[in-house]
Amino acid sequence: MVITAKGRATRQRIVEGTAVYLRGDEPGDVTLDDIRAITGTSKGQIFHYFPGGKEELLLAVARYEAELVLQDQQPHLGALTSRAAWGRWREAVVARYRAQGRHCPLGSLMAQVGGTPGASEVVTALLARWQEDLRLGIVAMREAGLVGDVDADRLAAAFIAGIQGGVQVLRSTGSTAHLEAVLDALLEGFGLAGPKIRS
Amino acid sequence: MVITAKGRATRQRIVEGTAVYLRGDEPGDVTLDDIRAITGTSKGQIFHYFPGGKEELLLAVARYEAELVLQDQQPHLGALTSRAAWGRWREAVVARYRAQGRHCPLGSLMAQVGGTPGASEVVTALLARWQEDLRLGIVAMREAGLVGDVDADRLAAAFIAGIQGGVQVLRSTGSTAHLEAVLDALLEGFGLAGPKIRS
DNA sequence: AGGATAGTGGACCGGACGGTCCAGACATCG
DNA sequence: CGATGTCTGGACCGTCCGGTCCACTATCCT
Repeated sequence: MVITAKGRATRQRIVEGTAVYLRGDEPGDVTLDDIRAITGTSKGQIFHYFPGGKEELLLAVARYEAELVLQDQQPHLGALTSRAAWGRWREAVVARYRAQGRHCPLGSLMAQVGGTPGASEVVTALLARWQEDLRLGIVAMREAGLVGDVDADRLAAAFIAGIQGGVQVLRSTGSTAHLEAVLDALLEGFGLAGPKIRS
Repeated sequence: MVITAKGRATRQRIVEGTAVYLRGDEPGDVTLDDIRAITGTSKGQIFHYFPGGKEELLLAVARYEAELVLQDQQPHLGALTSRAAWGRWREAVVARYRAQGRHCPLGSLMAQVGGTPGASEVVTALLARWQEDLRLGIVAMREAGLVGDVDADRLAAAFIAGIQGGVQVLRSTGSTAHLEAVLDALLEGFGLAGPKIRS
């Protein structure tokens, strides 16, 4: 089976259309008929491009969304070499999730596809890359003498956990307060930003 | 409709049986037939005690599980008045979630019932109580002069976010490393425990 | 005892939804 | 201009599952 340009375009339309739908207000569980309607395709096409069916399709969408998560934090995430840069990154993260609101595309994706093999790998891989970028930033700060001697990997892991939790609370409460609190607490606790928790 | 002792027992059996099932290895989505089989009941009984059907039942189970989350942290959570107490609490939290493993009962409950009215209120209420207990602990430490002048509510919120995220990462990776990292980072960053991140 | 009310069992229904299948349109190339 | 393979549409199927309904049984009260 050779995929032509037209075919690739259709496949892409399916993935992106599904992603857009999942970012919408009332997604709940997506059905193949939903996807068919949104993307202007047919069952035939869906199974043509995703022989594994719904599961394979949603996994593809999850990978697509995971990529966006990291992209949305650039260029800040890639150059965490000063206190100011950490501050801008913090703002970018909060802004991204505030804009996203209660609804987390990757979250509902995982809710639907969570148990299947390969599902948690997608998010694990995302978090690993994210954590590594943070770790590099912490190391850079340490080498520049801007912060003390910390376990960069563990601190990066703490940031990852904090962000995940902040976003999860956001999904329930609709407020970014927790996300901001944990980011500020970690930044401040380790000299990556000025005092906001301590008075 | 008056509920007799026998009725109450049956209702309780349904809730607890469902909770046990959800704590098991391969829950995925529960069906009413699953619940029927596990709890040795019939559809008639389920709808007798939960006229709202599956949704109402799962919400009841969620409330039941939420209660357990707080209970499992006692007596530590109620008396966070010394560095040692914070340390013991940290251990209790990590132990609880390590024992729970990849599987989070409340998590899969929310995955199934997430969109329905009242669902996020259950977890919001849980987190609010949790955060309040932490806040009281921080205030106690501050008043005892054991920590500096911090915004107790924001720091408590940071803990909540961190724990939630740590648990979520645990669900994907099976490791408590992130949970421990964020707890240690926050404890250490604000003088609630000795250095583990800084060296 | 006997009627009323609570509790129980399970057959049954209807809709939703993932997946199959095949016929026809379209493109590409000898 | 056929032939071969890709792309597209949608009818159709089987299953799963939440929910309804009703007959039957235990329990309680007077």
